[in-house]
Amino acid sequence: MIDPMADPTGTPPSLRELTTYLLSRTGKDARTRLAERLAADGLRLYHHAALAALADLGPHTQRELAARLRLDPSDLAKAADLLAARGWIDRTRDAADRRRLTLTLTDAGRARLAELHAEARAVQDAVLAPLDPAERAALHGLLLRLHTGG
Amino acid sequence: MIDPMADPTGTPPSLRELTTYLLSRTGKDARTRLAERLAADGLRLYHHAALAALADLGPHTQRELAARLRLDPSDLAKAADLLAARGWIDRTRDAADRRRLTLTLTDAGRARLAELHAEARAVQDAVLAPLDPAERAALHGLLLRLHTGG
DNA sequence: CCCTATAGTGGGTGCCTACCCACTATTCTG
DNA sequence: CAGAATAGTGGGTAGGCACCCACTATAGGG
Repeated sequence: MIDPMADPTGTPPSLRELTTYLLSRTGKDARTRLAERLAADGLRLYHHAALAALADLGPHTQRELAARLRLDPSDLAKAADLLAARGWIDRTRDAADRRRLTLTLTDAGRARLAELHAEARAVQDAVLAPLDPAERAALHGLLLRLHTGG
Repeated sequence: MIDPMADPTGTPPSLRELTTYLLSRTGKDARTRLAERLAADGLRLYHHAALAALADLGPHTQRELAARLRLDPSDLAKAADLLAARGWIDRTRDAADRRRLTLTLTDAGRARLAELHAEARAVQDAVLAPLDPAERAALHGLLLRLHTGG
């Protein structure tokens, strides 16, 4: 019989030895923390991602953006509704192909994106608090290899 | 206008620069891969976690196990139903406190757990494929610090 | 011009997670 | 021993996510 007071919330050692377990748990923690902040403004993580994509890579059609963010085109349309309603993106009908809607970041969108990035950095600082700058850089490099290579 | 063929699924650079973004994305990938494998047998990740906790740390009451795995006691009861139905755990009424049910891993449960660990390792090998053993160890150490320190 | 394909959209489904409450059985406290 | 607290359980709820279909509008190929 274990002592419930010793470590009532401790992770089983055999799970703690799985890198993928730690990866999914810490990742979920980070995700949840940011999601909670964004939820205060009715936003989801993919709204942030959409604004970031438009800022980094320029205007996209909805289908392009959906493909980039790995979202269903139908779901992205709903996300774009919100972003347009808040004045953060312009949705303009493509003159050459009138089926297409081109999404462009507005100045207001760029400003809001800067705030969202600041929130993301705040969460990141909290999550990575146990690591010093060199360790953070090492972690980032390793994760980047997993992200692009896997 | 971007060229849709250049990198239609590429992550926006400003997100790729966020360690927490990479953490949550790679973590979710790992989680999803294992979850899919377990789902083939009607299992969820917490079934694996429950068996691992019982194997590593000995018998628990349901409430202890729920606290350890951060699950709602009511949800853990349902999970325990399944594990008991498959013969992987014994649920015995505590003689001293007849409200309590003590969960104990059976031999069959231990055998199934070994299989589940093998599946988890297979997923891990796939996810960590881009890294060499030293890098994997470094990643594990860093994540462990985040997990225990955060 | 007809037929097929594509872009966007509205509406819906199913799964998972995380809750939460009510209820019974049992134990503990004063 | 009466009342409060606790363990487990059955049932329900709500949000997020991923997906899917039907439909309209538009474009492109033969």
